[in-house]
Amino acid sequence: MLAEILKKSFDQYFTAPIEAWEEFAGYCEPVTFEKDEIIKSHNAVEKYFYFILSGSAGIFLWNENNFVCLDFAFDHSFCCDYMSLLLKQPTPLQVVSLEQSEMVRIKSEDFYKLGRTPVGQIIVQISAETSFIDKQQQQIELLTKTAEERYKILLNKFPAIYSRVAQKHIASYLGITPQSLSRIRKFSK
Amino acid sequence: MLAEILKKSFDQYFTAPIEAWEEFAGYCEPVTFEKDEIIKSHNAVEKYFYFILSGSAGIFLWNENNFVCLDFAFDHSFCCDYMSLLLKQPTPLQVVSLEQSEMVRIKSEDFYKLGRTPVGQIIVQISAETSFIDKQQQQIELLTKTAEERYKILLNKFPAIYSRVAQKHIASYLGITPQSLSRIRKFSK
DNA sequence: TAGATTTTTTACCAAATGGTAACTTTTTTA
DNA sequence: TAAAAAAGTTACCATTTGGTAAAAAATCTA
Repeated sequence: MLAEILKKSFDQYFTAPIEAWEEFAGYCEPVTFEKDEIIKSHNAVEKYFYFILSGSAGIFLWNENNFVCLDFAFDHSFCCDYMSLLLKQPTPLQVVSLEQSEMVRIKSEDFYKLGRTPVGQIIVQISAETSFIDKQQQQIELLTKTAEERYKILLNKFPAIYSRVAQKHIASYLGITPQSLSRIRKFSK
Repeated sequence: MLAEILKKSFDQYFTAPIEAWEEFAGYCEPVTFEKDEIIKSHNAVEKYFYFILSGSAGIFLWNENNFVCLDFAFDHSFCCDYMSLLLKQPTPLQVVSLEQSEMVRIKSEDFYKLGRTPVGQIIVQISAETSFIDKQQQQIELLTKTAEERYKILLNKFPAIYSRVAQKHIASYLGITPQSLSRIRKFSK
């Protein structure tokens, strides 16, 4: 059942055999979070790799008295401090639930273990690859688009984001202050 | 010999057994480029994965009448349009040599093949993971640092970059115009 | 549900960066 | 090596975004 949800969630991006998802699902443990819970603290090591069944989360960096959002994760996507998981080291990144959320998670050791099995390895490999591609796309937007353009791109990518996530988080993700986002929204109709 | 250079170049970041590097090296073909040669065209599919023995290259995006540099690659590092290599699709990215360069390269099919061998898989896996981490670091700098701070960070990371790479490329990498970089350099001592 | 807290909006001015253009310097090419 | 082309610098003003502050709106909490 969970394996099928996983497979369906990612089939549009890549095809891993159902056996791979079954193996992944076999390691999964369900977990729920209220809104604004710290799922992984800054200066801690990431112990889990999450899949969001419902709800959402943000990856934040603490920077000069406020949080900067590096990424949003919504229903049916993976989520964790991936850098910390990979390096097995503490990072300044914090993972926070943005809504009441239902997730499943697998222990980091099990995630590594999965990467060493022929059938599970594709999931681990592809998650690294798609994470890179997503990050490069974010870099391209930061380098070549204005804040207003980036705001419209984000709305287009996640149409419901405005009703689900605080604007101050969206502003930090866009690389601007909440005041600037408010101004952009005002003139951007 | 090449396997040893490869191993030494990456030992500080991760340890793949010498057998993995020998397998990698076994696929390698030497190739040289003059300055400003197009190594991989935009709208083309990446056919190779490169390792730079000497020289340098940039990954560029064509955007509104000029090139934006997404990344620099110098001696003893990998280099290619990784997104295109992974997706096996054309991208708007272009790889260009920035100096006369000596490289080795392996065919994309051989890179995929390497990823399916137990010993070579670690190289493919780690290259995806470090690419993600590097990109996330770039995102953090774009979101939380001023152009002047990013310029100093870049100089610190690649002290020789100023003498090896055109300032217009550095400016585009920092997300500013060449005029702004010139101004920053003037007041930044 | 009232009060407290947080978030969002608005306004003002300051600072950073962009765009255009002219000039200087460096590099390339004939 | 001289001319041409490209890159870098400087100056000017315009535009975007930041910082501060205060008010309005929304949310949380007792």
